[in-house]
Amino acid sequence: MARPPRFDTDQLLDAAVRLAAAAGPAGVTMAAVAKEAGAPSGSLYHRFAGRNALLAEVWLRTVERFQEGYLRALSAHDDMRQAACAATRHVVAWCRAHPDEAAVLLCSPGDFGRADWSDEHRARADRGNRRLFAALGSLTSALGAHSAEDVERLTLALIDLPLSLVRRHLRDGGTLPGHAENLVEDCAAALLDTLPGHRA
Amino acid sequence: MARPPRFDTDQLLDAAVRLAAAAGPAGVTMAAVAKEAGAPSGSLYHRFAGRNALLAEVWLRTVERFQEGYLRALSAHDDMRQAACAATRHVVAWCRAHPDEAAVLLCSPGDFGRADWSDEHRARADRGNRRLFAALGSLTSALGAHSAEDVERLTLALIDLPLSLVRRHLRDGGTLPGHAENLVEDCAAALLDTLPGHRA
DNA sequence: GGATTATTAGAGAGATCTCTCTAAAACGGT
DNA sequence: ACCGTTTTAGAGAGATCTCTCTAATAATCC
Repeated sequence: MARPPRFDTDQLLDAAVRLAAAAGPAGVTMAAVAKEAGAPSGSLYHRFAGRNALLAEVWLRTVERFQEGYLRALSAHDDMRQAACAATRHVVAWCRAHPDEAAVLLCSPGDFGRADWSDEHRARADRGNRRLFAALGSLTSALGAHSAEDVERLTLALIDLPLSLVRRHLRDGGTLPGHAENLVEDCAAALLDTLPGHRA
Repeated sequence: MARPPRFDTDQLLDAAVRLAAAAGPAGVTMAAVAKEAGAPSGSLYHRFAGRNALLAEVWLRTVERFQEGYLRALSAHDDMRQAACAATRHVVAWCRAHPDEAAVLLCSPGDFGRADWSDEHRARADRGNRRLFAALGSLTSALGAHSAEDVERLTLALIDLPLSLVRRHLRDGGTLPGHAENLVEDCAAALLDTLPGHRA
């Protein structure tokens, strides 16, 4: 029917992710992505409505890939305590396996121009967040806690804490030490014990 | 002896911090800072060697202001456990009091172009970090822990964890809830108990 | 093989940014 | 009143970036 693409969407997004990891979101210019992918700028604008759309896709593809595995890890165990530990380990393991995408994940949507996104992109981001917080909310209940502050504690333990560790190590181009998974699991477990319905 | 300045260094840095908080480090262009401060670009280049130097000063002034209060809080108590709690509370309280500077603090030096800084600026950053880690290291010893992983746990509890909470709330323009200090103190205390020489 | 269609290819307009450079202005000291 | 110094003031060169637009290209379908 038509000429086959030489540069598909994922290929271009991969180039953008590499640039974001190397130079931050600001380094993701259309010119730089085209050069990194070896594609002409026309191909970029053929796939993406503009730089805002490209940045949104970079962010959303990364977050969705991360969340997919995260939610799977979270629901892989019947015991809630085990599920929580698996989730924290997943954060570290995923970042270790995908360092460039991890660098994106450590940013905020604002860094990728969220204010200038289309409604569709914003809705996609909201949908992912809702799915994640729904899972965390039900886990909170399963652990016997119910208040909004309890959800906050769980978010801190199962997402923010592991991401903090990753941030400290990947920043300035380092790599994650082998004990990172054990460390975050241990710390997360300690934080879970601060929830009202905890069992020592 | 000479014409008095209409725009001093702090005034220009304040404008840059406002821009960084509103649009991220990428929004801190020389043109934008000049406009925000109401100064001509010549005045900016009179004070700073270039954009890299300005970004370095924005980052360093912010981090040094933060660390000053942090170290004071850390050494204000004889009981190490109390000192640790005061430090975590300080992180949240300082960010609440200085939301624009907090937005800077939540970035990394890399976001402010660390790779392009002068040796002096890099040395200043290293000095601050050394001072902070020296304090954390001695606190680790005082708590009866000694390994590098123990320092890592303490860093996680006393710096990364409170900053994570701040990041989650200040991101997308929110404000810090009143219970934030209590929450981080409580969580940090739980993490301190995971150190080898802990007392329940 | 010719028509159709998605894609590549890149030139170029217009905007913005960094940084330099020159001239004027405002003060203190003598 | 004049001089030396610091600072303001902003014009402008050169680079870079976003985005548009046109033409060429390579596949499929009939």
